Amino acid sequence: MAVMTISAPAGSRDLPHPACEEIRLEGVLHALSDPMRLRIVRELAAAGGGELSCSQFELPVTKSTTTHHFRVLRESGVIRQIYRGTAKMNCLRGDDLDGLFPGLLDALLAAADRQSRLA
Amino acid sequence: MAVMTISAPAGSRDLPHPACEEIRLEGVLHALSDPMRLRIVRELAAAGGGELSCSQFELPVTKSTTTHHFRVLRESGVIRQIYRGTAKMNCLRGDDLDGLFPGLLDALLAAADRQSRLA
DNA sequence: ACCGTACTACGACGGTTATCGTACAAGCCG
DNA sequence: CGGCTTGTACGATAACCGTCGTAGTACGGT
Repeated sequence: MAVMTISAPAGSRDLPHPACEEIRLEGVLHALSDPMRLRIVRELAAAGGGELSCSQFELPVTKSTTTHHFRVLRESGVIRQIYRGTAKMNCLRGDDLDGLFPGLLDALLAAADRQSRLA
Repeated sequence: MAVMTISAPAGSRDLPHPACEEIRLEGVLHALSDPMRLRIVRELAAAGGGELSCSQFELPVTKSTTTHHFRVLRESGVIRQIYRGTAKMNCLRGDDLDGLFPGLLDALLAAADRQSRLA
């Protein structure tokens, strides 16, 4: 333990996020191709860019699995996560994604909305 | 052998395609999250909706693997495949996808274009 | 009939993934 | 301090996926 990276000061609990230029379209699509993760992203979008803690999502899986999905979303560049006390807050990287792939996130969210409305 | 399904007349070699209402967004995203398949779809789009045979794609994988990827694309509803002689022709289901998820395919193709231009 | 081209089917192999359970750590609050 | 809430780490497991090779089918041309 106690091994820390350069950018992580002593007491911090910062999480690694990919820089914009490291975000790959394939990774984003893979992250969003899982029903549970797509659901998370939709709830996050419905929150209007606000922050939601992991525990506010009522997912039909265990906590370990939830942690896993949030990590996949973060590592693919879809969401940003920061600790706030004991809670871990999540928000969509809407601006970053829109800068990289203009219109894509909106199209994806619209597609997901439409599918959930008609199916 | 010689067992044939109801909808497949004797000499035909029709391939099963999902109906529009069976196409799932998650499936489309999963299909497109593989670099090889994304590449296929981009080439197909570049062909302007025309038909391309499987062998016209110069992919760095074996033929078996190519067959596999085309099947995933067909079964997820992204492409339509028909036999024409010994060749199997492929085309994007652009209209179907646009009817289901308006603007999504364009946004995805634009995103892939942009990524390949900048990376 | 034969051959060549185009594609498929099947089995195998190695890697990844989604899921769980248990045990643990970090922060808040009484 | 001690407990509560929140989330993590790790291992296990079963399923899935991308890839290959070999053997085979379907069609068209000579």
